[in-house]
Amino acid sequence: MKTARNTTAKTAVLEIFGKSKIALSHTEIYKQIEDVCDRVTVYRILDRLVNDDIVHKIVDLDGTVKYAKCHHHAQRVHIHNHAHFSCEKCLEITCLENVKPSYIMPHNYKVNNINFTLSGLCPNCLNSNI
Amino acid sequence: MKTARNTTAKTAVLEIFGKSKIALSHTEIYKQIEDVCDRVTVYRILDRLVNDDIVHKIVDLDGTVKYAKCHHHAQRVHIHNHAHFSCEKCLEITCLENVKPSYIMPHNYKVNNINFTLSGLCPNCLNSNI
DNA sequence: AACTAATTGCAACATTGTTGCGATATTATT
DNA sequence: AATAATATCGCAACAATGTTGCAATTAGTT
Repeated sequence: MKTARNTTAKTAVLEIFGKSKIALSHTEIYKQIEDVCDRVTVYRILDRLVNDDIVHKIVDLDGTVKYAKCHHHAQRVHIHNHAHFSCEKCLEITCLENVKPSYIMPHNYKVNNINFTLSGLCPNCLNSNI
Repeated sequence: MKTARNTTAKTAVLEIFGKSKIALSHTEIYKQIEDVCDRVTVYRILDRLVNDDIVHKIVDLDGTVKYAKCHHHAQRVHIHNHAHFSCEKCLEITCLENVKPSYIMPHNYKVNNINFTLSGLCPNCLNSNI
């Protein structure tokens, strides 16, 4: 089995996630640590973090890919089926950990995963719009 | 105002959509008509079709962008807030026109649009899996 | 300190999408 | 049917994002 290592680059990425309340793109992360490591390294670190369930990957309505830290509740198995909100104005993506959609599927489909993304105006931009 | 024209390329693209029950990517469409027109032309036609509400754009869980013909019900204004199903095996995306999620949002968010994509096994692949 | 394997940097490549501009083709007009 | 106006196209060039191979480096272990 593989034993993950704590490298400078990985620590730097995790620190960024720790500080951010919103989801970040590869580019946004890389910009903050371009003197620490290579562009490719950031891609690889993100891949590993997603694989290790430390970070989850979110695809925006536009197709923009972002990443956010997972919030593990207790020791339970972590499921990513919560909703995400994508603000049309500031372009920030926020996890709505408590919003879970209910829906009725046709027969004969086996649902393994869901992606529920809402877009519009976040509380911040809604206020500044008045 | 602009008056849309019926060009050979546009007709070819529309014909492909007519025949397909699933959502198609730019690449999939272009492969079928690469002797008819340029790659860029396909991009532009898709853009226009989306703008004219003839086709809608779907972003997969992976970030794959696909397009599918809109089904207009009566003369009503067309809304794209239906669900999409993305099969993990055959990678096909199907519109679930009748699946609409219900959910409760926190206050202070203004929701303009939603994207609800489910992934798993489609009826076809579910059967062939037994 | 030496060893092993995870991780990195670099260079090169692939895919997807965009833009500018002169040429072409469609539609409406005469 | 010929003409005019302009929507659309082809091409070339570029940009952004992501991937891969491989040799060099480095973290964690013995």
